[in-house]
Amino acid sequence: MTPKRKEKPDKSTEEKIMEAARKVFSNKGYAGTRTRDIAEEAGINLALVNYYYRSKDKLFYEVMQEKVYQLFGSVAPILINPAFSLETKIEIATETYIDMLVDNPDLPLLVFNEIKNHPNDFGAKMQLKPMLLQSSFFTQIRERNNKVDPFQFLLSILGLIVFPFIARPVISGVADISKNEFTELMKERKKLIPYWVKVMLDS
Amino acid sequence: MTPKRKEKPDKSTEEKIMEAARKVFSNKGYAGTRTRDIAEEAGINLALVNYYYRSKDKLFYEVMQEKVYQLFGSVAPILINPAFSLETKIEIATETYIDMLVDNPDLPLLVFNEIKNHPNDFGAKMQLKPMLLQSSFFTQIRERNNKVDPFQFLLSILGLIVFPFIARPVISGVADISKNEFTELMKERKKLIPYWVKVMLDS
DNA sequence: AATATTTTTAAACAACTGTTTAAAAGTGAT
DNA sequence: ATCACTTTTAAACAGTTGTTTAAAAATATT
Repeated sequence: MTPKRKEKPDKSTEEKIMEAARKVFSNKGYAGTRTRDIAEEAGINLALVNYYYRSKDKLFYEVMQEKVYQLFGSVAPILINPAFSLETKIEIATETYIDMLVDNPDLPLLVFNEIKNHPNDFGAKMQLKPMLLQSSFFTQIRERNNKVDPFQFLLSILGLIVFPFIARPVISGVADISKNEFTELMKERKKLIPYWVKVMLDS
Repeated sequence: MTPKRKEKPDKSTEEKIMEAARKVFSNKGYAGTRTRDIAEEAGINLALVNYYYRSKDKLFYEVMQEKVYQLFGSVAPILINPAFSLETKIEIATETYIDMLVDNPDLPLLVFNEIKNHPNDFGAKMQLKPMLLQSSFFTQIRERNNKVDPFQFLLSILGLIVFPFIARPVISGVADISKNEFTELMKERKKLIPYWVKVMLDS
């Protein structure tokens, strides 16, 4: 009864389920999502979710693999790349990250929340600490200003970039800012943040 | 059958449930929490949860009222207070906020996530935008540096302070930093952030 | 066309979840 | 001690949830 997938039997419905899962899991999180929500969103029969993905857990795990990579995989290469100067790193990383987050504003809240709820499940297992310490990003910071702790600095840049997207539901509700206004604010930050970050570095 | 609470009948169990609810909801969120979890954590019979709080919804709402106030009510008064200079505001707010977050590291992730999942439920309804615009915090920023958008500035300070606590599950997992090490990093930030923020203001 | 294989469907299952019930136990007033 | 009332308990209820089943439909193979 399990689908034998020697080739690609019917990519269409399998992908429909995957897309629906991405959407519903992003909106409601793991615990808040019912397999029936996914089936409905995909416009397919409930049993097909289990037919193609075995279980809600497995499907969620596959979605999260993507999401975690999307959140961390897009900036890390830029910061690690020794070909970029420190300032170039900051400019490109900020621009890239904000562009990605404008397209996926729910991504950080989803990933941070689900990693908290399922620790050890989505961690890239690898020892990232030594990699970080030896990265060109860290060495370039130390060269530029040895009073600055590179890790604190990294946390700060990420906070400047990512936090507004996490707080977005509150920002919209409390300061009643429309979706477009929010996007405009974030685009402004593509120039603001590198500017401020450089000032922080030279202090 | 509903508890008549002319006086305080038995504050003990009612408070036991409340404390358990705070803990379990904070750990697992609304959708991930079962009323049986709360009863077990409180060490009381399952039916007592409904006896004292009517429903899971009502109990959750009461917990969230507290949590939202804890997250926003602690800093807002400082930033609004016209008696404090801009620099004093920043120093005290940072210190106060980080101290509170060290004691309640799960608070921001819980509140932002649940507000996203239940919009309009916990919003303070009031029009905060005009209040913000006329606050002494905003006017002081404009006086000090009229090139800086006060709202972008506020978002940035909050990001610097709050983001590490939201990313904590990832920081602990990826960079394998212990709970104590994390707390030490956050305490360092009580001096780092006001310093950096002032530099940003004078740029 | 006949057969085998894969995909889809409606229905059902068993476990779980929030809530209620009715009786028992506890508490305080008279 | 009796009575009225509150609190606690074990059990049950009704609806939900992830998953499975067996048959039907669709597709591919010969």
